[in-house]
Amino acid sequence: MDHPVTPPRQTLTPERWIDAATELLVDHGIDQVRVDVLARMLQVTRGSFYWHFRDREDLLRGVLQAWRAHATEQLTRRLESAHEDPREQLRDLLTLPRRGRAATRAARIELAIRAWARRDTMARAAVDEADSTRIGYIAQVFSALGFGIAEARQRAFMLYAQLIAESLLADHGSPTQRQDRARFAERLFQQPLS
Amino acid sequence: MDHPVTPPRQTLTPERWIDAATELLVDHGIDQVRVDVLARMLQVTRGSFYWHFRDREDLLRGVLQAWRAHATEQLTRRLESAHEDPREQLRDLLTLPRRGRAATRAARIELAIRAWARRDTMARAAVDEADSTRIGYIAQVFSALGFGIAEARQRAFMLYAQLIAESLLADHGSPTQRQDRARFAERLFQQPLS
DNA sequence: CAACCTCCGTACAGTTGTGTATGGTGCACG
DNA sequence: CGTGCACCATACACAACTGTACGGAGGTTG
Repeated sequence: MDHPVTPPRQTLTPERWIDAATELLVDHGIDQVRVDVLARMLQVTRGSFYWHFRDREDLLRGVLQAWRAHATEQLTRRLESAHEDPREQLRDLLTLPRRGRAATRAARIELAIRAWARRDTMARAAVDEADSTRIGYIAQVFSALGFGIAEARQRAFMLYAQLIAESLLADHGSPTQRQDRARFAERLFQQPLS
Repeated sequence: MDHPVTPPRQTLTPERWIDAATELLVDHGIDQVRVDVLARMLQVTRGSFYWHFRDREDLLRGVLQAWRAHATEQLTRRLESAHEDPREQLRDLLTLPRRGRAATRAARIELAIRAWARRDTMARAAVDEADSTRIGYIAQVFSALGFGIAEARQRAFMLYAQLIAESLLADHGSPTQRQDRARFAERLFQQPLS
């Protein structure tokens, strides 16, 4: 019973709604993610929406779920290349905010979800989970650099904080300044305490 | 039919409205700062609001203005004690997130405004100004510690990023862990590069 | 004490958003 | 070829929020 592959079929999918909702979330915040606005964006009426989703909150769950899937996928991809030189992985992490439009967009999505998480339990749970697993990964890198487990976690938190803040204070400084900052941070984070 | 109401009938001030609006902003985001909700909070009707303010945006300007005043006041207070030992000032900065409820509340307000600033020009201007002046101040501290002007600014940005992220990732780790992080950061930020 | 002025209540009009009920259209399938 | 289902349009009821017009109580002042 193979389904018709829905070729150039113009019918919408839940993913289309979720993508549009994510775009609205990034640009105008979670409160502006509204059904009628999305319908106008997708050139349909709200009747379509209430066929694909039970209600507005159902859509928001989908947005969060899509982000979680994307975030964990990014992390597992990173874990698979854990055989590399830890120094290389550090540099890789710190240049991450400046790697193409995809990374920039992902950062903006994450900021919007983080703002959302400040007053939504569901969103906060997702963000907390992502934070923990990522910091755990970064701590592994510092462990591979020879730091003890406690210090590795402290450095990991600081590096992660640096990444978050770098995207939050996005338009701060010229590109060369930001690159200098990354290089400086790379050296400082590897620096042992005297 | 005289109503025996009119309890402690105290006339409201714009500041009362602004405080209530700030509270709403922190807990539910800028879009939920609405006139009728505020009126219910203050036990009056919206007729009072439209006497004190021209419209809703007028109130939001007031919220932002109040925050700017508070932020610059905090900074100037800090600048007045610039004669202290720079090491002491560093420690002072890093323990700032854990100094009482007032600091915590200020941090939450700032996060809410920062989320607001992502889609409001007026708010963004205020946040950018605060960021610049604060980073400038922190850079002065690192200069006093003997670092060159370029490196002082880089370290200042990193320290500031640390402060921002610490409040953003607020509930991360136990109090003792957070204190350890602060102590660790204090040493690392003073550490010269080999 | 009466004529204010300040501050708030009341009433109205208009807009915008949600969710539901129901009808309509194209494409699969027997 | 028409029957059924997936997908969307239309229409309605309802709630929430904004801003304006105006009226009223209370304290203040000449």
